Amino acid sequence: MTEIKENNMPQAIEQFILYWGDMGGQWGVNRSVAQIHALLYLATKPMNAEEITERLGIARSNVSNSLKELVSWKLIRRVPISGDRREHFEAETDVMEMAMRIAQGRKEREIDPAAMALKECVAQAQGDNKIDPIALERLQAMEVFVVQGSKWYEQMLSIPKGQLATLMKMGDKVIGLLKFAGGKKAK
Amino acid sequence: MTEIKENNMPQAIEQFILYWGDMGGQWGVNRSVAQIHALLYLATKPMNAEEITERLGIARSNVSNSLKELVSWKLIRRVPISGDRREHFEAETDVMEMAMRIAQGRKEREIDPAAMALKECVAQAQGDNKIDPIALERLQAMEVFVVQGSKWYEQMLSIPKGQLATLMKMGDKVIGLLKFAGGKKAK
DNA sequence: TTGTAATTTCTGTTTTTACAGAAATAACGA
DNA sequence: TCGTTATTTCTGTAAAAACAGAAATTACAA
Repeated sequence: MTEIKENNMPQAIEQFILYWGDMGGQWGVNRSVAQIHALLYLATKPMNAEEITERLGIARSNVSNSLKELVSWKLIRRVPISGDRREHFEAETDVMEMAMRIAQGRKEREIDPAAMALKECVAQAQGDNKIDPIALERLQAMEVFVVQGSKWYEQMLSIPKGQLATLMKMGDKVIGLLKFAGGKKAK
Repeated sequence: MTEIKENNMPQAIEQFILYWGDMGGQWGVNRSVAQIHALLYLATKPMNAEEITERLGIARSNVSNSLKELVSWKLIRRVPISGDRREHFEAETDVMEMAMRIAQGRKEREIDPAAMALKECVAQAQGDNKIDPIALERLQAMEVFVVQGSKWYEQMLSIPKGQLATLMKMGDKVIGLLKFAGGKKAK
């Protein structure tokens, strides 16, 4: 973990930024991006790029690129400050909303292209009489699963935040309820 | 003993391995790991490390480490071949099972440590009277969400495969059924 | 316009990660 | 035991990603 420039921020915030930055690496984004996100998430007012640069001690250019990426994920947004021509940014602070945006981003970046590539593979495999039937079967199974998973994901993301939260709180209890509600509707 | 392995693998399989390997990078694993997984997923019989090395043209040591990682994800397993003292490997071929294993692995590697770190941050923040109440609130909101998300994830993974598949097929229709079954819940 | 502040893009450096090949270790048969 | 083969660990190198600082561009005020 890299250190952060001298400052008088509370330790907990410092920790959070460092940790979140580190965590970012595990997920798809780099440290700078994640640190800036953490900083803005806890900030009580919008910040401009210069402030972020100083606060985190990273290069201005780096901040610029990272902000662009965060905006593309819709995790932060530009907010105009009257009388100040510099661009200011603030983070989405609703965690559920945040999670959904991340999920949406990952779907687009990971799942969708996977589904497309698989489709091509299967198409090619089907026109190849040299291919082992078992391998073909597996390719198809994978494709079906990814396509279906993609649809499910999309549906989940279309559910209003509040209902999704309810659904999550219910956890595995949905199963029981579905049995009750759906009853005889097997298949 | 060095006849050149005729590499007239069907194009589709070749593609799949290359693509899957590439995709692995987006997810948490490197190319070699993902390629080996793809190869074993389509293989009709268990393979040993040497075969994999030749087939993919990567270093033996690399194969060894990658296999270890795949085993740790439980995406492949060692299978003894009688009369052959070399270790052979085969992949889990049930895609749903595979997805659940990956989900489980990611939870352990990403979500759980995040929850723990957040807990520390919040604890520290609570004992700091210098901290902005809004920032504290956000830290707490994040922690609650992550902990809850973690529980939900765990519950989902405890659901039998078949039921989970049903649940996925239902998609957002669960919402409607839940309203019917459980009545509405006023916030 | 022209000057200045803000931002982005470009280029080279540093850091990190993936990987190959060698060396070491372990497993097993004789 | 020893010799052979399979496997892992170690070490250096290559490739990729993150990043800083400079240069270029853009936006705007006067």
